[in-house]
Amino acid sequence: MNTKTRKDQIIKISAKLFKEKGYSAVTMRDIAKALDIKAASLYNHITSKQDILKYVIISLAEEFTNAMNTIHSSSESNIHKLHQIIALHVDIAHRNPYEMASLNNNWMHLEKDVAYFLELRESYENNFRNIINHGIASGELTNLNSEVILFSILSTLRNLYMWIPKKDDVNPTEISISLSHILIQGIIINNK
Amino acid sequence: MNTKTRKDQIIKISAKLFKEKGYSAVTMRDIAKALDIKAASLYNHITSKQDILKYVIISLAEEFTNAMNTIHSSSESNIHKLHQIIALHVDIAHRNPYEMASLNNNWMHLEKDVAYFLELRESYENNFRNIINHGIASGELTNLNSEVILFSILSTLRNLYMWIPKKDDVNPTEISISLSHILIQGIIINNK
DNA sequence: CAAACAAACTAACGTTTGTTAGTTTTTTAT
DNA sequence: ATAAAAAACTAACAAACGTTAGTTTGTTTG
Repeated sequence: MNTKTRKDQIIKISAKLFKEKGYSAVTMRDIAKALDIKAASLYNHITSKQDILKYVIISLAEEFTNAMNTIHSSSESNIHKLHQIIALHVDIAHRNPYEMASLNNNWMHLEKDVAYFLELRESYENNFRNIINHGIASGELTNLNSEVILFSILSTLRNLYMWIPKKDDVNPTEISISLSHILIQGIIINNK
Repeated sequence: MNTKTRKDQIIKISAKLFKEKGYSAVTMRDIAKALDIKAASLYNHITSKQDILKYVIISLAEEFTNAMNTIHSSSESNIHKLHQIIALHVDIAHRNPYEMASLNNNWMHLEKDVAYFLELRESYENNFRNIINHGIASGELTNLNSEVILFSILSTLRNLYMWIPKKDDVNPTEISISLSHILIQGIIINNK
């Protein structure tokens, strides 16, 4: 089968609506109407509204955490790891702009699964912090407040989804290069 | 009177709840319970739920736009203007962390007032863009994609509210200096 | 062709929602 | 002290919510 399942369609269109209005403001009837069916019909494919949110968020969060583990445990330089993290974010945001909105703004409505989500996020952030701290210790990065550096880069990367889909001629590789310049050049000790 | 009016209390506690769960997920009964009164009593002070959101968001948005106009029309260098913008964001986020969340994430629920909000935001962004473009033209800033520079700095500044309230010993001036280093040093042409 | 399955439907449910009306209590001002 | 104003209350509303039950329609498979 080359066509998507109905369940996939529901998750995809829901993510789009969640981005526009937020999880709580989107009703099951909104989702159904976007698919030109009745709300009750949705329940042949998913078990609840929260179930949809779970499908939107969790797999993405796992992708981030797994990729970060791989990057963190590699033997590259810390600067190179930062480049890889930026490329990772650009790639995922480019492929999943709608889902990224829920990952950022609607995770608190996961209820039962919020603890697992926070575990994933904490693991991700700890690895990120670790790379920055090692970069400072090794002299690759300037000795500025590492928490501010982490926050600054992470803020930019987490907001990529708001910006990437605007230009449809967007080239992820180009963006990744520009962003790396802007985000990293500023924290590399300049030896010119 | 040195104590706040009931209306101010409602707006303040609402902003706090809006930050935690989002505008749509917060009910009038939630707001009332946080003030230890009944939901109907709220209507002695405000005219609707949307009215509360309006009070939370619009005055802040106007403060940003007005301050940006002042900065933009000054005769300082473009680099200095960027420093001022960063200090502005740190100051406002430090004083209004809860309100900033609604400004970023709940503005689409302003309904009738959303057009006015978008006008304010567009004015703000255009001035910001202008400063960056002039900075590039005058040789103060590196000739990287100005949209990516704008997006990157703005993302960090807009997310300050998520991070500033965590440390209560926070010194706005120190944060402003650290941030300026990280955000600007990277886009200043380095003449060392 | 018929049985089995998938996916839509109608109708309705019990809650929760924002809000209004009317009343009582509390505070303020004369 | 009393009148006026402010701010709380109870009770209820119509609409919208997520979800369930039972049924019908359309497709796939032996």
